Amino acid sequence: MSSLKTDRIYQGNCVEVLDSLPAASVDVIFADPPYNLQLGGELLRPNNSRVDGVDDDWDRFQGFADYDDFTKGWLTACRRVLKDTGTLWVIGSYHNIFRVGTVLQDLGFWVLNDVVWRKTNPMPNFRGTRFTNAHETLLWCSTGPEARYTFNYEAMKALNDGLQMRSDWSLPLCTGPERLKDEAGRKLHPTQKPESLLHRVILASSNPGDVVLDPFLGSGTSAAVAKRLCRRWIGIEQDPDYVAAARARIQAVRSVDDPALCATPRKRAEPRIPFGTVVERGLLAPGTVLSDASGRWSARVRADGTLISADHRGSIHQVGAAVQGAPACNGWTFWHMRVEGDQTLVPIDLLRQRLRAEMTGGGTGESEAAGEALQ
Amino acid sequence: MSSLKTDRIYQGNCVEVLDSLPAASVDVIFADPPYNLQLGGELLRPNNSRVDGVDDDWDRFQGFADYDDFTKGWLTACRRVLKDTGTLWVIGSYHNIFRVGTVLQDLGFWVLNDVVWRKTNPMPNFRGTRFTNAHETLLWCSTGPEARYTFNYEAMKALNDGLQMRSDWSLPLCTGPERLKDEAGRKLHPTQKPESLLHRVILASSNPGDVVLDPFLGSGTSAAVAKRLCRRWIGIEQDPDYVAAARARIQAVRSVDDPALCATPRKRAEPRIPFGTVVERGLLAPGTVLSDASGRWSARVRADGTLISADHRGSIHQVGAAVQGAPACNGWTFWHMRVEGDQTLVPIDLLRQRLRAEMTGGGTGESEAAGEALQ
DNA sequence: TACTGACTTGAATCGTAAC
DNA sequence: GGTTACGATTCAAGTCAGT
Repeated sequence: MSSLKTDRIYQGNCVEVLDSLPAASVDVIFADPPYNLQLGGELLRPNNSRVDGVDDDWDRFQGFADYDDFTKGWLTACRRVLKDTGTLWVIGSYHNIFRVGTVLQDLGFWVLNDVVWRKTNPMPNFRGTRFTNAHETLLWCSTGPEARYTFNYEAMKALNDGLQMRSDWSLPLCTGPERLKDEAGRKLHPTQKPESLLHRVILASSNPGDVVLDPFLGSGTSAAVAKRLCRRWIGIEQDPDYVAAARARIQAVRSVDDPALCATPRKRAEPRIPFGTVVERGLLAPGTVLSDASGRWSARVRADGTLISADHRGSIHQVGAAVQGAPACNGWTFWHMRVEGDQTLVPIDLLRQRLRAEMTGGGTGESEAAGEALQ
Repeated sequence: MSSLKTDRIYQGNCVEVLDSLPAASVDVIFADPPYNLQLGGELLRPNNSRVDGVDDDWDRFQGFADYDDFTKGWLTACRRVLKDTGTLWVIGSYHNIFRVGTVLQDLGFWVLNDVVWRKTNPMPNFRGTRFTNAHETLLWCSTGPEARYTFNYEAMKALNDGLQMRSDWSLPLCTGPERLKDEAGRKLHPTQKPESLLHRVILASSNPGDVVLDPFLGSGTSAAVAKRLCRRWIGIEQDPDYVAAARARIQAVRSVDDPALCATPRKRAEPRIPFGTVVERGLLAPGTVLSDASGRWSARVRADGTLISADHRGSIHQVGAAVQGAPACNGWTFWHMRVEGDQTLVPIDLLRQRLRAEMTGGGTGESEAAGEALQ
């Protein structure tokens, strides 16, 4: 059996590359396969601008049977390289996710959760013909009903401010500076996923040093996040342009300097923001040093949204209380960060306020949000 | 062909009952089928206990294959009784929804949306082994890619405080007084759905007087809500105890006294008014100059109800599109006229509203007043 | 510098009555 | 049944120019 080479992109057909890798050598597979969209003609917005739909060659299939064969092929190859203790994630929409789920189950994979990525800023339905398609679905599977697997329950609970992480995740689309652009300033890849999504996926189901494989690497989001979180990674991608862009992107990523920070603790009226969300959304990098206003105590940020100080570990509130020897502490106002190019310390509550502003800015499109706005 | 009898529960096997009903007679089907592997004896072979199976792979395959057959059976029967313009809803979880979705698509149903029911109060995952399973999935399908169907867009938008209704719905579980109890105070049915969920389903996809059928009626939620919303209804249920409980429950429901309160009028359904009628009726004199809201473009009204601008001639829509160089244009809202004794520009749509108010007799008073103000 | 407003964009299965 | 023409339809974020 050959040894596995990690931290590299293989250019080529994913089944062929997978078949060339040693069996049972990968801990987590994250797959974002073509969705088999079946778009009609062009679609115009009410302002007559054209919607840039996905019409790439890689998303053309003859029909469901063709797509099922394709799915069976790459899932079978994935199963071989996956350790018995490994897990598999697949993301998709209603166009393909039922096909994928059925094939998965037929191949013996065991669904642990279906997770809903609830988009905070989806594209509307311009013609008023259906419900706004505002989510995508991730399937998370083990290799069988009896298989052991990695689930960092405490990390997920901490990331959700002490409440169990649910099967629905509200996260924004990948836009702004995070979105890779080509020389002409157009989006490089039509379906680039947000890093916050992969942050949660990888943190939940792997440990530092584990191997994360992506058979449809695309713009390289999964590998970039895996590298930052001190996991080993393997990407497979057919398109040379995507490979080149992903290589450059991943190259620029710095791993969190201490892997321990990447492994694995409420207010009422206002929407509660877990501190983990601040980290996940990239407003504060794991490893960042926080201190209190006087600079007497300090602690470092971990990827799951907990803090670690010289003697204590836990939520921003727990560590804040512990270092002071106090019974309780509001970590949001106790802990401060240093502003770039400035010596002043500002409370991390500013970051929470920024996220709250986003949430309440225009409503989330659900009546629940409307209810909150009334309070 | 026999005529359809509505507003009643049929006790029996759902496929047999469905096969006894006339074809193409139902507008909406809502189905809450068994969630796989916990089915009655007729679906699992007696010697194939899932837990103690001799061969896991074989057992699992048999389990899914049987479930797929079961699904194919009732969905085929549903397709026959459903009108071509009808739609089908199925609710499920990750245990069965991929099987259902695949069978649906293979039978030619066309998925319009997958809707996520996000539970505001889900049961936690007590063992901390997975994400809290906090949602269920509904599939909404038409009978084919070209089929027309009912979607009350405006009603859904109104229900969501003026924003398009999204594909994720946050609603609480059925608890409290709404939950049916037996004599001993235990819950009568293990999976009773909340009425709020059915309210949204039925309001979205049917009109007063339409026939709503539920092949797995259970505690009768769908029929109860259908009756309240002035729809006709049909329920099919095998278990005599559930039938009795559902009959009593539905009997106690009072329909909304005015069916008009259970429908939101569609803009598309309003009577079409040719622009020529506006001229013909003297609401706008030939030769009148119209302009867009900004005053950038202008055109003159001809006696035949067409417009003529410097370079273009045709309908209000055609000239509006042509002057802008746009692919399409709604002339009613694009073109404006000057109000006498005032410098403000108002859209000519006001004139159409005035004619429509005349046609419907009383009108709302609002549009009539608006029309009078123009004189 | 901060704010405003116009413009752009995102995995999209996106119309239908009348002739 | 095919063709024509009406005329209905968008939310959250990010970017950028102008004040």
